[in-house]
Amino acid sequence: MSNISQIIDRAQANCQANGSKLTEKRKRVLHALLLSSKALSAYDLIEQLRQEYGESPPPTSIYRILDFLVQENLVHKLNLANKYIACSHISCDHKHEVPQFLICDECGTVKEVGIKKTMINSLKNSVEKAGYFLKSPQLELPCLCQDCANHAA
Amino acid sequence: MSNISQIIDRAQANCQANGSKLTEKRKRVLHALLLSSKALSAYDLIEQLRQEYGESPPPTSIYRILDFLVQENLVHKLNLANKYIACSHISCDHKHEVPQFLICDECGTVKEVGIKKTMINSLKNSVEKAGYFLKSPQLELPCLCQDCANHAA
DNA sequence: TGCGATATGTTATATTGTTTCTTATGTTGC
DNA sequence: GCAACATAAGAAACAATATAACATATCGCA
Repeated sequence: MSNISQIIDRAQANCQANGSKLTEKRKRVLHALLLSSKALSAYDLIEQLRQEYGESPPPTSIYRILDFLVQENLVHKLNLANKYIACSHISCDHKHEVPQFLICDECGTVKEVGIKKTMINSLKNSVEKAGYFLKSPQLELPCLCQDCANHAA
Repeated sequence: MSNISQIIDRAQANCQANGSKLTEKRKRVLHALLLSSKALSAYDLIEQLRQEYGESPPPTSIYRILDFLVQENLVHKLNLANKYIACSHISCDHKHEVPQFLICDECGTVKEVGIKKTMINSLKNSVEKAGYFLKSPQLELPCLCQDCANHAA
């Protein structure tokens, strides 16, 4: 597990390789996401940055920065919750599998996992049998994490 | 394919069997959803009802009614889009499989399909291997429908 | 009739997301 | 260095979505 500043360095290098730049503001957003075990909303991030740096970036900026980070594959958007998490493979060298997200409905923690390709394929087939086409095989699964499941029991 | 008023009669009977009531206002919402091939948001519904009956129910009421209809299993909530669709099996006699939704990203149409139980189970296993538990096996899959896929091509 | 439960309405407000326009910062070529 | 351009970020206003707190209506029934 790399530490956060290493991950950010790596992210910066990735951007450079793509001809884009990880500016200071963008770094701050990525940093906040890396620190969090939960997915954060745009307004969660505004609040985080306000606490951390004493100034509240306007929503417009946050949304733009998030779009950028998603484009650069540094951050994933969870459409189920309209929240964002840092990609957990920024500093991996290998190509990643399509990410799948397990979202705890109780506490909001998110786990990013890979799921067998055969599985995705058979899902894809089921969908196509119905006359549709999977646009993104990124699943977002409503779950309970171990802790919350235990507390509930 | 039953026609709409038959479906509504059936929905009413289902409610009665559960000791709840499908009131006039609730019927109107269900009716609007049954007429639509797309998922509708709460505010879409307000607009529909305004056009149809000349009065705009307040958001509070709509949200309450939608909660009720979801509870009674007459309507499904699509968390991916924060929209609602009528269940396509209201007037079936058999127990349904867990519904899976194919949502066209382009035009917003939604198809409700069943997916093989073995599939769901193997998904469930993958999730549990990661230490999480599937809360609801209701998947919402971002897709393209046939029409939109064709137009794009 | 009148009580209690359920359903709906009113008002206000909180939360989330977007549009339009402006300002800052940085890069490039001269 | 500096003019010209491109990219990034901020400001202000607003639009869209969702909820909270409280008031009223409607229905079944003792």
